[in-house]
Amino acid sequence: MAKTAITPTRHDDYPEWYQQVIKAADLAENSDVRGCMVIKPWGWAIWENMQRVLDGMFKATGHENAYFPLFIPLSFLQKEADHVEGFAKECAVVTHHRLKPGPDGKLVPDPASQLEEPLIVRPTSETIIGSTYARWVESYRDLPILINQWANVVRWEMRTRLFLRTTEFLWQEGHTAHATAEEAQEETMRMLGVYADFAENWMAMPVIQGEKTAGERFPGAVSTFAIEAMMQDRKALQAGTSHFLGQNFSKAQKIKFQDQNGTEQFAWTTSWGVSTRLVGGLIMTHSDDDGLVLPPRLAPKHIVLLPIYRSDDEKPQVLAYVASLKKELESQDFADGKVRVLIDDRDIRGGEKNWYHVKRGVPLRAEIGPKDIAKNGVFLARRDTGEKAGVERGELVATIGQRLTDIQNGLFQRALKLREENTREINTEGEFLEYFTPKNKNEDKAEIHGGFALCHFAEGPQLDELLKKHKVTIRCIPLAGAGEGGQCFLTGQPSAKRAVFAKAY
RNA sequence: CGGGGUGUGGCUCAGCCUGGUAGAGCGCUUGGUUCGGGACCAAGAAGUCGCAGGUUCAAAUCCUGUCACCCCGACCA
Repeated sequence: MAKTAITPTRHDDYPEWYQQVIKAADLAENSDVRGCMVIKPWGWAIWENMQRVLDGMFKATGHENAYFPLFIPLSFLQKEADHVEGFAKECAVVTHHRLKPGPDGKLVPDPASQLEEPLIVRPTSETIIGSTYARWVESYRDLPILINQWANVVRWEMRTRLFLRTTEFLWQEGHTAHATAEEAQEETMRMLGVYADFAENWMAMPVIQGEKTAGERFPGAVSTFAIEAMMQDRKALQAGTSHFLGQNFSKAQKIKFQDQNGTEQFAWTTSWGVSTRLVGGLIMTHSDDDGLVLPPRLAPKHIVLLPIYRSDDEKPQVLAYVASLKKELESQDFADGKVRVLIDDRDIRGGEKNWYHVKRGVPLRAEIGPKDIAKNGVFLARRDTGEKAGVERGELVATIGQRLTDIQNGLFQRALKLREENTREINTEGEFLEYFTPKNKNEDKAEIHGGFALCHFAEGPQLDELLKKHKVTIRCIPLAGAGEGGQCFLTGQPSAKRAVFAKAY
């Protein structure tokens, strides 16, 4: 039977498939507020797992959590020139603090309540946190400051997509201040490494760590680093960024300290963040035409037990068996905790119930009915490969951790293979155009083509124009690999290293 | 902000051209037969047709205005 749970398939219409997976897995939905989503319990549970693991990693690298205001005085944004330019066009602005009935009875802002200085809803918190740090820092002994905050931010984007780009989104933003440039640069790279570690070992999403080119840099940063992942439509997703801000923000916000010689110095700062976009990346990396596929280490539930009984006589026996199995499985270790088990004994049809969990991406499903109990076992199905087999109870309990690890590793390898098969070096404009041009132009919705191209390049108007025309972007200059010198594929100018070029989200 | 489109039960939509007072599928409720991979039959509940005007004996349908949302472009984690 060729029927898939998700219509359309990835092949037929990837963007629509993505939306349908989210709907089928009940992760999130559009809200009554334009561009803002409601994250539903199953989606939130995934984000919670991400938060918990990342938070542990931040603390293990010496950071503490704190919280700063949602609102930022408008003037703060202006203190860093590049920063303003980057964010001014997408700011939500608060101008009043009171409403009153207007001429037609509808509530309108009360003119008498206009704020002297408008507030913006934070699009990112460098400025407000920087100005706070300025008060905290006097001596080199006050440094470094290593703080992270979990927060929501607002960027008024023109077009939104669930998880990938929403007007309001949830993220963490780390903000650190250091006495030396070297220390701040080390911090920048350390956190990039933490993100890569998380992406690969928890999300099972292979990433390329690299530096952004000048054109793609965070507004106000000296250098920006990112992890880039390939989705199943071979487009790139920027999954996390880490910025070395130099002294740009410390000068703007006056974060000054006296060094050991009594000389006044500006601090060196960094910032780094990942967002709920990671959930989108997770979906697009692993899911298939039957819905969500979750890497076990982040799955809210590792295994769902599905009791099967025909009559009320069989019910107590089956439920008792399932309950005791749940207990045994939950005593087993996996990843950073125990095995997470769900019993689904809702009174709905077996087939429907099964599909429900397929679509939600639960790594393992175990059907347990009288026949299985007679053999003291379960009928086990693997979400990622679709394999099904009878498994003896004791064996299941003993191997559950290993089975989940196998799934986790299998997902990573599958994703890595896709990326490797769709990454190639490109040296001429002709090859470049061939690679990134859709073959069947009438159906660009269904089009999946190209991938990652590794090209020598020289930034300039000629390259900008080509990239803009074909909607290709420079993702990053990979850190890994020695990188032999060469010539720009377009202009022939000398180039030190290849960069990853791709269409992107 | 430009260009295109759509607003009709919870969801997806038909009906509009050629006005006559609202339909289908899915979902939901109830009953029955089923039940180891998305069941079937029957009976029900549920809509002031986005909003405001206008034309008309009569408006979901025609006209004007307005609001909202969607798609394409510029922006972007």
